Amino acid sequence: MNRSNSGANLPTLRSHNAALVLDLLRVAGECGISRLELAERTGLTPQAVSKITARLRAEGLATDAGHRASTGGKPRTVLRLVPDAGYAVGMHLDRDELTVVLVDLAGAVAASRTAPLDFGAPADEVVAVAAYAVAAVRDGGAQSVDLPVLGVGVAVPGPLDHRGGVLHRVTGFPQWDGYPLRDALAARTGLPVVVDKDTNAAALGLALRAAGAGDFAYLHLGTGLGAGLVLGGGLYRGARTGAGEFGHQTVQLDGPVCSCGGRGCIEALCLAAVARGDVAEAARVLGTGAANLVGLLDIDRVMLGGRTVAADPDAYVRGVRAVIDERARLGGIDAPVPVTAAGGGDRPVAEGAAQLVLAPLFGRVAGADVEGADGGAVLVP
Amino acid sequence: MNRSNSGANLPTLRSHNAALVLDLLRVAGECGISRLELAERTGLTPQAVSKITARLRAEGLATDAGHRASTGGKPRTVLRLVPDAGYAVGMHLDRDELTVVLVDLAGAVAASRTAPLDFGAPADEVVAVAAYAVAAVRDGGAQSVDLPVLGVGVAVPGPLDHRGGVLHRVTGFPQWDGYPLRDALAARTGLPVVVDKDTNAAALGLALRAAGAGDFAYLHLGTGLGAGLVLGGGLYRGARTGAGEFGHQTVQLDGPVCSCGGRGCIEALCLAAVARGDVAEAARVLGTGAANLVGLLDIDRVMLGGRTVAADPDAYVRGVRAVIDERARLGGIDAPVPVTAAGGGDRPVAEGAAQLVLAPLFGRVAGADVEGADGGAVLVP
DNA sequence: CCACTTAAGCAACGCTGTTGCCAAAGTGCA
DNA sequence: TGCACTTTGGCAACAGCGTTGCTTAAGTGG
Repeated sequence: MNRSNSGANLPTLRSHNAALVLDLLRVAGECGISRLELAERTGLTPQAVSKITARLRAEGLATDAGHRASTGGKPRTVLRLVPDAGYAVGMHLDRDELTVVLVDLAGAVAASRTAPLDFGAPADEVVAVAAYAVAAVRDGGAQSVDLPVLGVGVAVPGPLDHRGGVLHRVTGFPQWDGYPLRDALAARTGLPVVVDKDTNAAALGLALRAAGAGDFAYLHLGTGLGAGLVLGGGLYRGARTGAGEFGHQTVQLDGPVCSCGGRGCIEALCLAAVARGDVAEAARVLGTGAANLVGLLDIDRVMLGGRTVAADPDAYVRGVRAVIDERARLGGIDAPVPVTAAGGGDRPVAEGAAQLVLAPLFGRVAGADVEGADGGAVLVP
Repeated sequence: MNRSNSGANLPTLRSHNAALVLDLLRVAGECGISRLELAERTGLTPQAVSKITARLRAEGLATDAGHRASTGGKPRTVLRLVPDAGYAVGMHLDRDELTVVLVDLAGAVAASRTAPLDFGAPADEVVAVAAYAVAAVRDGGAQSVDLPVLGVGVAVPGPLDHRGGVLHRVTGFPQWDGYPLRDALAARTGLPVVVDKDTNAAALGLALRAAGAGDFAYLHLGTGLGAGLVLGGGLYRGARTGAGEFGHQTVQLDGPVCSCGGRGCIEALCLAAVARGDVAEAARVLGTGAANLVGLLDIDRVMLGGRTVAADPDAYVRGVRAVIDERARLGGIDAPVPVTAAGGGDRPVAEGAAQLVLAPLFGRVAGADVEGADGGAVLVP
C-alpha cells in the first residue's frame, strides 16, 4: 500500500498475477490445484490462467500433478508447485543460540543446524560464524549439487531498521548498535540478505502456514516479550520497523518500575509472575494485553509462542483465553477470538526468517525489498 | 491488500494509474502539478502520464492551470483537478445532532447543515430526517443546477458492519441493532451510501487533508473515547470493522469498574477525571493509552479531537505529549512522535464521512465498496 | 537571428489479458 | 460399439495498456 512511486505498468501486472497464482499453488500444496480453480480464486479468465501457468511451467516453478475425477467432461489437470525450484536460508540469531534452516519453496525444511552462540562477541565474529553456518546448511542439503538459494533471511532480537538491515539499541549488546548486519552478511555469503525482528519473522512464518487465518497477533514470551502483527494479510512493521513493541505497553498506571524505566509494563509484570512461579497470573497479565490488542485491531486470532510459553502452553492458552472470552462476553460478542499455541518452541522463528526471502515471490509482505549482494536477484523476472 | 479475487487485468491497471494521478492532482490543490512531476512521483513515463491526463481532461476531471516558469526550455504546463466535476455528501449522525455537508472533489465544503437529532427515535424516522437533510444540502449547493453527487458517506457512533452498512450493539440505542442503515438510506436518496464509524471517518478525512503525514492515530474524546487508525497509508478497519476500540483498553489491572463491565478502562479513568475537573489527569491517562499505541504500531503522529478535547486542546496536547516524550526518552528514541489537536470540534467527522465516498476515486482506502442504490456508479469507468 | 534546451504529442511497438473458436478427453445412453 | 453431450484447455485474432523513437512547440541566451 505504498503511496509513492507506485505506478503500475505491464511488467508490474504480469509479476503481480504470477505471484498470485504461485501463492495459490503454494497454499494448495501436495494435492495441487486446477486451472479453473485458479481462475475462480483470482478472478482472472481461464485463458489468462493458462498463459500464466504455461510461463510458470516453462520456468520450472510449476508442473502437472495428475488429474481430478471427471464431472461429466474432460477431467481437470492438476498443477502443483515444484518445491525444489528454489530455496531460502532462514537464520535465528538469538542471544545464546544460532539456528539455521534451509527451506524449499513450499516451506519444507531440507536441512537445519543449531549451535551455541555468544551474541555478545564482536559483531564481525558473529557474522563470520553465521556465514559459516549458511555455507554448511547449503552443503548439507544435497550432496555436491548446487541448490538455487535465493537469499538469507535473518531474525534478530530487538529493534532494527528493516529496510537498511541495520540494528539499533539492542539492549545489553551495544556493539551491535548501528552495525550494518545485512550488508556484512551479504558480502560474506554472496547472497541477498533480509533482516527483521524475531517476532516479525515468526508471525510471517505462521501467516504463510495457516492460510486463510486472517489477521492475527503472535505474542512471543521468552527472555523478553514482543509481538508480531499480521494485518490485512501482510506483516505490519510500522513506519520505522518498530511495530510490535508489546512488552512495554502499560497495563498498570503507576505500577512497578520496569527495566525500560517505565511503570506497569506487561513484560515486567508478566516476567515477575513467571519468576515467582505464578503462571496463572502471568497468563492473566498477558491476556489483558492480548485483549487490548484484539479490541484495538479487531484481529481474528491470537497465537502464543516462545520458550516460556513452550514450558507450559496449556496454562498460558487457558489464561489468555479466559481474559479474552470475558471481555468478549461483556462486549456482547458471540464468537470470541480463538487463542492457540504456536508450538515448536523457537523453531518457527528460523523458518519464518526464511519466509522473509520467499514471501515476496508469492506477493506477500508489502514493502519488503530483498537487496544486498546483487540488486534484486528475484526468480520471476 | 485483499488476498482473494485480486487478479489484475488491463482495466484494473488503467483505473489504478488514473486514481494515482487523480490523487496527486488533488493533493497539489490550487497550485496544480505538471506532467513531468506526475511522472516522477508515480514512476510512470512522461508519455504514459500524458495519455492518462488526456483521458482525465476529456472526462472533465482535470484541466490546464497556466504554466510554470521556464528553466531554459519550454515551460511546463500545470494541470489541476476540476473540483466541481463531482460532489459527495458527508453525514455525521451523532447522539443528539445531525451534521450534513456537501463537499467537492477537492474536499471543499460547498454547503452544510446542522440540526438537532434524537438518535433514540425509531430508526425509520431518523432515516427520513437524514434523507431530507441530504436533499436540502443538495439543493442549497447551487441554485437549480443538478450537481453530480456521487454518494453519501455516513458516520455513526459505535460498532457496525462497514461492508453491509448494518449497525450492531449501539450502546443505549437497541432499536438500531441490526438495522440496515445503508440500504434504507440508499433507497430513500437514490444514491450509493457508505457507512462507517465516526472515528474512522474523521481519521480518513484527516489522512487526506494532511498529505504525507504517514501513519497516525486519531483519538476522539467526546461522550465516549474511540480511535481511528491510518496504517500503511490507508484506513485500518480490522476484520469485522471493529478496529479502534480504544476506550476499553485496560491500563489499570483491577482498576475501577467501567460501564462496559471491565476494569481499568481508559475511557472510564479518563472521563472520571474529566468529570471531577482534573484535565491533567485525564490527559495523562489518555497519553498512556496513546503511548501504548505509538509503541505497538510505530505510527508517525497522534491527533486528538472530539468535544471534550476541543474544550481545552492545549491541556490535552501538552499532557499526552508529556507521556509520549517521556516514554520515547526512556526508549532512547531521538525524535518523539508529534501530538497535535485536530481542531474544528465535530466538523472533521462530517467532512471525513464525505471522503468515504470520494477516497476510492483516488485509490485510497482498501476494500471500501461503494454500493447501494445502483451497483458501482463510480466516476472513472 | 540562431543555437540550444525543455516539454509534449504522434506513430509504431511489445506485451498484457480477453474473446471466439476448435481439438481433446472424458461420461452416459442407445 | 457408437454417438451425443459435457467439460477442459490450447490456438489465433484482438483491444488496450505503457514504452520507445522521433517530431513539433515554445521558451532562453549569446
